[in-house]
Amino acid sequence: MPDPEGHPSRDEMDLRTVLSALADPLRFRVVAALVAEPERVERHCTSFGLPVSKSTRTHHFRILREAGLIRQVDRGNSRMARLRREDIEARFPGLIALIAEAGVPEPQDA
Amino acid sequence: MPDPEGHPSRDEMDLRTVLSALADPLRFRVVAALVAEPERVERHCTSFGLPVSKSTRTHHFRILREAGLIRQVDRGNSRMARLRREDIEARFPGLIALIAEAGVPEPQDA
DNA sequence: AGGGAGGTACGAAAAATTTCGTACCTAAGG
DNA sequence: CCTTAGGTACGAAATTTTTCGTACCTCCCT
Repeated sequence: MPDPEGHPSRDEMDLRTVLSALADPLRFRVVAALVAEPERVERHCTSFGLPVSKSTRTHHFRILREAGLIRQVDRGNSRMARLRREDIEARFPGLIALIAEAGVPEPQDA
Repeated sequence: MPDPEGHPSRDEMDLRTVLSALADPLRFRVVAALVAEPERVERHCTSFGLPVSKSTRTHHFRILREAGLIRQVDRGNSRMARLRREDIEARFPGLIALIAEAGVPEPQDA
Protein backbone atom coordinates (compact mmCIF):
# COMPACT_ATOMS: atom_id res chain seq x y z
CA MET A 1 0.00 0.00 0.00
CA PRO A 2 1.17 3.48 -0.78
CA ASP A 3 1.91 5.69 2.20
CA PRO A 4 -0.69 8.23 3.39
CA GLU A 5 0.56 10.82 0.91
CA GLY A 6 0.26 8.39 -1.98
CA HIS A 7 3.90 7.41 -2.45
CA PRO A 8 4.24 3.76 -3.46
CA SER A 9 7.08 1.76 -1.97
CA ARG A 10 9.91 0.79 -4.22
CA ASP A 11 8.52 -2.60 -5.10
CA GLU A 12 5.01 -1.35 -5.62
CA MET A 13 6.21 0.63 -8.59
CA ASP A 14 4.83 -0.62 -11.87
CA LEU A 15 6.51 -0.10 -15.21
CA ARG A 16 3.32 0.53 -17.11
CA THR A 17 2.18 3.12 -14.59
CA VAL A 18 5.56 4.81 -14.85
CA LEU A 19 5.45 4.80 -18.64
CA SER A 20 1.98 6.32 -18.63
CA ALA A 21 3.14 8.99 -16.24
CA LEU A 22 6.07 9.83 -18.50
CA ALA A 23 3.97 9.80 -21.66
CA ASP A 24 2.49 13.21 -20.95
CA PRO A 25 4.66 16.03 -22.31
CA LEU A 26 4.42 18.24 -19.24
CA ARG A 27 5.16 15.43 -16.86
CA PHE A 28 8.07 14.28 -18.95
CA ARG A 29 9.46 17.77 -18.82
CA VAL A 30 9.25 17.83 -15.04
CA VAL A 31 10.98 14.50 -14.66
CA ALA A 32 13.62 15.31 -17.27
CA ALA A 33 14.33 18.58 -15.49
CA LEU A 34 14.78 16.75 -12.20
CA VAL A 35 16.97 14.13 -13.82
CA ALA A 36 19.21 16.92 -15.10
CA GLU A 37 19.61 18.32 -11.58
CA PRO A 38 22.26 17.10 -9.19
CA GLU A 39 21.26 14.31 -6.86
CA ARG A 40 18.76 15.11 -4.09
CA VAL A 41 17.81 18.53 -5.32
CA GLU A 42 14.37 19.66 -4.24
CA ARG A 43 12.39 21.99 -6.42
CA HIS A 44 9.25 23.96 -5.91
CA CYS A 45 6.36 22.54 -7.88
CA THR A 46 5.87 26.02 -9.27
CA SER A 47 9.47 26.31 -10.44
CA PHE A 48 9.01 24.27 -13.59
CA GLY A 49 7.00 26.95 -15.31
CA LEU A 50 4.24 24.63 -16.46
CA PRO A 51 1.80 26.57 -18.62
CA VAL A 52 -1.29 25.36 -16.78
CA SER A 53 -3.50 26.39 -13.91
CA LYS A 54 -2.63 25.35 -10.42
CA SER A 55 -5.32 22.70 -10.21
CA THR A 56 -3.96 21.07 -13.34
CA ARG A 57 -0.51 21.25 -11.84
CA THR A 58 -1.74 19.46 -8.75
CA HIS A 59 -3.19 16.78 -11.02
CA HIS A 60 0.11 16.16 -12.82
CA PHE A 61 2.18 16.09 -9.66
CA ARG A 62 -0.24 13.62 -8.17
CA ILE A 63 0.27 11.28 -11.09
CA LEU A 64 4.04 11.56 -10.82
CA ARG A 65 3.86 10.93 -7.10
CA GLU A 66 1.53 7.95 -7.41
CA ALA A 67 3.74 6.42 -10.08
CA GLY A 68 6.64 6.69 -7.63
CA LEU A 69 8.73 9.01 -9.74
CA ILE A 70 8.85 11.89 -7.30
CA ARG A 71 8.52 12.37 -3.60
CA GLN A 72 6.66 15.41 -2.38
CA VAL A 73 7.64 16.91 0.90
CA ASP A 74 5.79 19.54 2.86
CA ARG A 75 7.96 22.54 3.60
CA GLY A 76 5.86 24.90 5.55
CA ASN A 77 3.27 26.36 3.29
CA SER A 78 4.63 24.92 0.08
CA ARG A 79 5.56 21.58 -1.31
CA MET A 80 8.87 20.50 -2.77
CA ALA A 81 9.38 17.76 -5.34
CA ARG A 82 12.38 15.47 -5.36
CA LEU A 83 13.20 12.75 -7.85
CA ARG A 84 13.20 9.27 -6.31
CA ARG A 85 16.42 8.56 -8.09
CA GLU A 86 17.64 5.59 -6.10
CA ASP A 87 14.28 3.87 -6.03
CA ILE A 88 13.79 4.33 -9.75
CA GLU A 89 17.27 3.13 -10.51
CA ALA A 90 16.82 0.08 -8.31
CA ARG A 91 13.47 -0.86 -9.74
CA PHE A 92 14.00 0.17 -13.36
CA PRO A 93 17.71 0.22 -14.00
CA GLY A 94 18.69 2.36 -16.94
CA LEU A 95 15.49 4.34 -17.10
CA ILE A 96 17.01 7.49 -15.68
CA ALA A 97 19.87 7.29 -18.16
CA LEU A 98 17.37 7.10 -21.02
CA ILE A 99 15.57 10.20 -19.79
CA ALA A 100 18.85 12.00 -19.22
CA GLU A 101 19.95 11.18 -22.73
CA ALA A 102 16.72 12.54 -24.19
CA GLY A 103 17.17 15.81 -22.35
CA VAL A 104 14.67 18.39 -21.21
CA PRO A 105 12.34 19.28 -24.09
CA GLU A 106 11.81 22.89 -25.00
CA PRO A 107 8.50 24.22 -23.67
CA GLN A 108 7.03 24.59 -27.13
CA ASP A 109 7.41 20.97 -28.08
CA ALA A 110 5.73 19.86 -25.03
CA MET B 1 11.96 10.84 -42.91
CA PRO B 2 10.23 7.57 -42.23
CA ASP B 3 10.23 5.07 -45.07
CA PRO B 4 7.13 4.73 -47.28
CA GLU B 5 5.56 2.26 -44.86
CA GLY B 6 6.07 4.62 -41.95
CA HIS B 7 9.07 3.06 -40.25
CA PRO B 8 11.37 5.71 -38.77
CA SER B 9 15.10 5.20 -39.09
CA ARG B 10 17.02 4.38 -35.97
CA ASP B 11 17.98 7.93 -35.19
CA GLU B 12 14.57 9.32 -35.91
CA MET B 13 13.21 7.41 -32.95
CA ASP B 14 12.06 9.62 -30.12
CA LEU B 15 11.86 8.54 -26.50
CA ARG B 16 8.64 10.34 -25.78
CA THR B 17 6.94 8.84 -28.81
CA VAL B 18 8.13 5.42 -27.73
CA LEU B 19 6.88 5.93 -24.19
CA SER B 20 3.49 7.04 -25.44
CA ALA B 21 3.30 4.00 -27.65
CA LEU B 22 4.10 1.75 -24.72
CA ALA B 23 1.69 3.49 -22.38
CA ASP B 24 -1.35 1.82 -23.91
CA PRO B 25 -2.07 -1.54 -22.27
CA LEU B 26 -2.75 -3.42 -25.50
CA ARG B 27 0.33 -2.09 -27.19
CA PHE B 28 2.46 -2.85 -24.18
CA ARG B 29 1.20 -6.40 -24.29
CA VAL B 30 2.19 -6.76 -27.93
CA VAL B 31 5.67 -5.41 -27.36
CA ALA B 32 6.19 -7.41 -24.19
CA ALA B 33 5.12 -10.56 -26.04
CA LEU B 34 7.62 -9.85 -28.79
CA VAL B 35 10.35 -9.10 -26.27
CA ALA B 36 9.71 -12.50 -24.70
CA GLU B 37 10.16 -14.24 -28.06
CA PRO B 38 13.54 -15.31 -29.36
CA GLU B 39 15.37 -12.82 -31.55
CA ARG B 40 13.97 -12.15 -35.03
CA VAL B 41 10.69 -13.98 -34.55
CA GLU B 42 7.90 -12.72 -36.76
CA ARG B 43 4.35 -12.94 -35.59
CA HIS B 44 1.04 -12.46 -37.27
CA CYS B 45 -0.67 -9.29 -36.13
CA THR B 46 -3.69 -11.42 -35.35
CA SER B 47 -1.74 -13.83 -33.18
CA PHE B 48 -1.70 -11.62 -30.12
CA GLY B 49 -5.37 -12.12 -29.42
CA LEU B 50 -6.14 -8.47 -28.90
CA PRO B 51 -9.76 -8.07 -27.83
CA VAL B 52 -10.57 -5.39 -30.39
CA SER B 53 -11.90 -5.10 -33.90
CA LYS B 54 -9.55 -5.29 -36.82
CA SER B 55 -9.66 -1.59 -37.56
CA THR B 56 -8.60 -0.87 -33.99
CA ARG B 57 -5.85 -3.41 -34.35
CA THR B 58 -4.61 -1.62 -37.44
CA HIS B 59 -4.57 1.60 -35.43
CA HIS B 60 -2.43 0.15 -32.65
CA PHE B 61 0.04 -1.50 -34.98
CA ARG B 62 0.42 1.74 -36.85
CA ILE B 63 1.39 3.54 -33.66
CA LEU B 64 3.92 0.85 -32.79
CA ARG B 65 5.34 1.01 -36.29
CA GLU B 66 5.55 4.78 -36.37
CA ALA B 67 7.26 4.82 -32.99
CA GLY B 68 9.87 2.46 -34.43
CA LEU B 69 9.17 -0.40 -32.07
CA ILE B 70 8.13 -2.93 -34.68
CA ARG B 71 8.74 -3.52 -38.33
CA GLN B 72 5.84 -4.75 -40.40
CA VAL B 73 6.57 -6.91 -43.39
CA ASP B 74 4.15 -7.93 -46.10
CA ARG B 75 3.96 -11.64 -46.46
CA GLY B 76 1.53 -12.33 -49.22
CA ASN B 77 -1.90 -11.46 -48.02
CA SER B 78 -1.01 -10.89 -44.41
CA ARG B 79 1.39 -8.82 -42.46
CA MET B 80 3.95 -9.95 -39.94
CA ALA B 81 5.31 -7.94 -37.05
CA ARG B 82 8.88 -8.15 -35.84
CA LEU B 83 10.46 -6.33 -32.92
CA ARG B 84 13.18 -3.90 -33.97
CA ARG B 85 15.34 -5.21 -31.21
CA GLU B 86 18.72 -4.01 -32.37
CA ASP B 87 17.52 -0.56 -33.27
CA ILE B 88 15.73 -0.15 -29.97
CA GLU B 89 18.72 -1.40 -28.03
CA ALA B 90 21.05 0.91 -29.91
CA ARG B 91 18.88 3.96 -29.46
CA PHE B 92 17.46 3.28 -25.99
CA PRO B 93 19.83 0.91 -24.25
CA GLY B 94 18.22 -0.98 -21.42
CA LEU B 95 14.65 -0.39 -22.49
CA ILE B 96 14.11 -3.92 -23.73
CA ALA B 97 15.47 -5.33 -20.50
CA LEU B 98 12.97 -3.23 -18.55
CA ILE B 99 10.08 -4.55 -20.61
CA ALA B 100 11.37 -8.09 -20.36
CA GLU B 101 11.59 -7.76 -16.62
CA ALA B 102 8.02 -6.52 -16.37
CA GLY B 103 6.77 -9.50 -18.35
CA VAL B 104 3.70 -9.95 -20.50
CA PRO B 105 0.62 -8.78 -18.61
CA GLU B 106 -2.38 -11.05 -18.32
CA PRO B 107 -5.12 -10.07 -20.74
CA GLN B 108 -7.47 -9.03 -17.96
CA ASP B 109 -5.13 -6.43 -16.57
CA ALA B 110 -5.05 -4.86 -19.85
C1' DA C 1 -5.88 39.74 12.72
C1' DG C 2 -5.77 39.97 7.87
C1' DG C 3 -3.75 39.22 3.34
C1' DG C 4 -1.32 36.50 0.14
C1' DA C 5 1.09 32.48 -1.69
C1' DG C 6 0.77 27.69 -2.38
C1' DG C 7 -2.11 23.62 -2.30
C1' DT C 8 -6.09 20.29 -2.60
C1' DA C 9 -10.86 18.60 -3.82
C1' DC C 10 -14.53 18.44 -6.70
C1' DG C 11 -17.27 18.94 -10.77
C1' DA C 12 -17.68 20.17 -15.35
C1' DA C 13 -15.75 21.48 -20.02
C1' DA C 14 -12.45 20.58 -23.56
C1' DA C 15 -9.35 17.84 -25.98
C1' DA C 16 -7.20 13.61 -27.17
C1' DT C 17 -7.35 8.74 -27.63
C1' DT C 18 -9.47 4.48 -28.32
C1' DT C 19 -12.98 1.96 -30.51
C1' DC C 20 -16.03 0.45 -33.94
C1' DG C 21 -18.61 -0.03 -38.40
C1' DT C 22 -18.62 0.24 -43.17
C1' DA C 23 -16.55 0.25 -47.55
C1' DC C 24 -12.91 -1.18 -50.12
C1' DC C 25 -8.49 -3.53 -51.52
C1' DT C 26 -5.26 -7.52 -52.26
C1' DA C 27 -3.61 -12.26 -52.15
C1' DA C 28 -4.36 -17.25 -51.52
C1' DG C 29 -7.08 -21.29 -52.38
C1' DG C 30 -10.72 -23.91 -53.96
C1' DC D 1 -13.95 -17.04 -61.07
C1' DC D 2 -15.50 -16.57 -56.58
C1' DT D 3 -14.93 -16.77 -51.79
C1' DT D 4 -12.48 -15.88 -47.75
C1' DA D 5 -8.89 -14.10 -44.71
C1' DG D 6 -6.24 -10.24 -43.57
C1' DG D 7 -5.59 -5.39 -44.06
C1' DT D 8 -6.35 -0.25 -44.67
C1' DA D 9 -8.99 4.28 -44.79
C1' DC D 10 -12.36 7.11 -43.19
C1' DG D 11 -15.85 8.97 -40.22
C1' DA D 12 -18.32 8.81 -36.13
C1' DA D 13 -19.20 7.17 -31.27
C1' DA D 14 -17.37 6.13 -26.80
C1' DT D 15 -14.05 6.65 -23.42
C1' DT D 16 -10.18 8.63 -21.12
C1' DT D 17 -7.28 12.32 -20.10
C1' DT D 18 -6.28 16.95 -19.61
C1' DT D 19 -7.79 21.32 -18.30
C1' DC D 20 -10.01 24.80 -15.75
C1' DG D 21 -12.91 27.33 -12.26
C1' DT D 22 -14.54 27.67 -7.80
C1' DA D 23 -14.40 26.88 -3.02
C1' DC D 24 -11.75 25.97 0.74
C1' DC D 25 -7.53 25.04 3.64
C1' DT D 26 -2.91 26.11 5.81
C1' DC D 27 1.17 28.54 6.70
C1' DC D 28 3.94 32.67 6.49
C1' DC D 29 4.44 37.64 6.82
C1' DT D 30 3.21 42.28 8.05
